[in-house]
Amino acid sequence: MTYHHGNLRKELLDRAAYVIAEQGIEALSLRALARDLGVSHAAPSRHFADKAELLRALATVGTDRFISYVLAAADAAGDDPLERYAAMGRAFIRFSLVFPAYYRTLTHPDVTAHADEDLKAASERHRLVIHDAARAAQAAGWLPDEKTEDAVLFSIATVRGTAAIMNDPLSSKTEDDTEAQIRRIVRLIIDPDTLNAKNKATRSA
Amino acid sequence: MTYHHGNLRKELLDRAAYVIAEQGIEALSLRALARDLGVSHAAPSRHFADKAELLRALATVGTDRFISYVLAAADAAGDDPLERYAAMGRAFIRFSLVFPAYYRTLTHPDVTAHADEDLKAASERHRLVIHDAARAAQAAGWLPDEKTEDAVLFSIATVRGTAAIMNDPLSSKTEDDTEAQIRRIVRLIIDPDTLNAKNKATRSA
DNA sequence: AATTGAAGTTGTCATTGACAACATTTGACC
DNA sequence: GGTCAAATGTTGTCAATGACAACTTCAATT
Repeated sequence: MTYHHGNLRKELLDRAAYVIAEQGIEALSLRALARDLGVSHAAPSRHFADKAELLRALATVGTDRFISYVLAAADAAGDDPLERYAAMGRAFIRFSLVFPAYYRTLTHPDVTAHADEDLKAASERHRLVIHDAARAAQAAGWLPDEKTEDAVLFSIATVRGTAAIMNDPLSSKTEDDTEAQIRRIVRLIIDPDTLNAKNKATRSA
Repeated sequence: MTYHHGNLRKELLDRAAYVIAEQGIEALSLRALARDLGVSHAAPSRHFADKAELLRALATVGTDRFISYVLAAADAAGDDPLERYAAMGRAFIRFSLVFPAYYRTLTHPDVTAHADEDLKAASERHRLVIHDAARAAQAAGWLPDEKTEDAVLFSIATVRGTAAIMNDPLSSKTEDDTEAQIRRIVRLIIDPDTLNAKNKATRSA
């Protein structure tokens, strides 16, 4: 038994993400995690002061992945600011389905209620990415009459709520074509009808 | 020491709601609940098979309160279907702030993932209330071109996401005038542009 | 009055998170 | 190369918790 595992912190985070995705965040136990990695029950405490700190670390990692995922979707959508913003909205929702562990962690009361500096910083980075894209979209005609703050809150609320519904067995109608549903909802945010004639023409072209 | 408490089930639910509102849902413990009510540690098991069942019962009660709260707001808004729907949206968001315990319970993974028949039935009642109001709003001109299912998903997602953000210390900007913020967001769902003559003309053209 | 089932009690167990005290490894410094 | 301090892992222990079993009391029906 190697005394030094060498990479325990990262492996704990990875294994935790796996367990949460497979069995839900309620099933996560530090001791079980330690057992899974063949390490003593107190080993995790060397890397995370308590369980909440592990969850916060996971949320921080998740936020950065979130940012990468959303930015990649924007870049894949091309240069048009409205198309980019719509693509980011779709990616936002999709993220919760692709990485359920991060989604669960990011919406866990223990995490959001007691964020540490790392998580707050990551969260701020995330906020900036969305705001910048929203500003560009507004300049291109999206909800041009609205305060940017309200427009951002509105769109984030919608995609976040959609993600919540789709991750909620009670509400989700388990639509066969989830992706099409996502597109339709995001279309209602970036509503072509609220755009000026120029954009309308561009879209119907 | 009265052997028969007489009203334990209801008192457990009330106390649980109080504790969740005060200290968060993670702090809820069956044994502490029993202590608070001056009852033995196993007494709750006579009324709830396990902790999750108590949470589900709380969610069921909460759903019914939710329905009452939202319907009352609609009735206070008068007869116009669009005004009623907007009022329901605002009430939807406000509910999460007024009854945090129910909100937490209704979004708890343990509850949504393992709903029992009672909760499913309550959830279905809730769905019907929203759908009926949405249908009426559509008939009155709200997103008239959209499939009702999509229009409902869109509006529920937005109010639900707004509630999530406002209950999330990481995201909420702790706006001084929450109520005004709620109104502005709901206005973006029930877009005034879809109401005024100019846009109506554009749409029907 | 007897009985029966609902409701509450005591006792116990395994699991868990947290903590303390100890052991080993690593790497920096001489 | 040797020494030492810090990082990392280990064993041992504790209190709290949820769950369960076995026993007790109460109330309602007959």
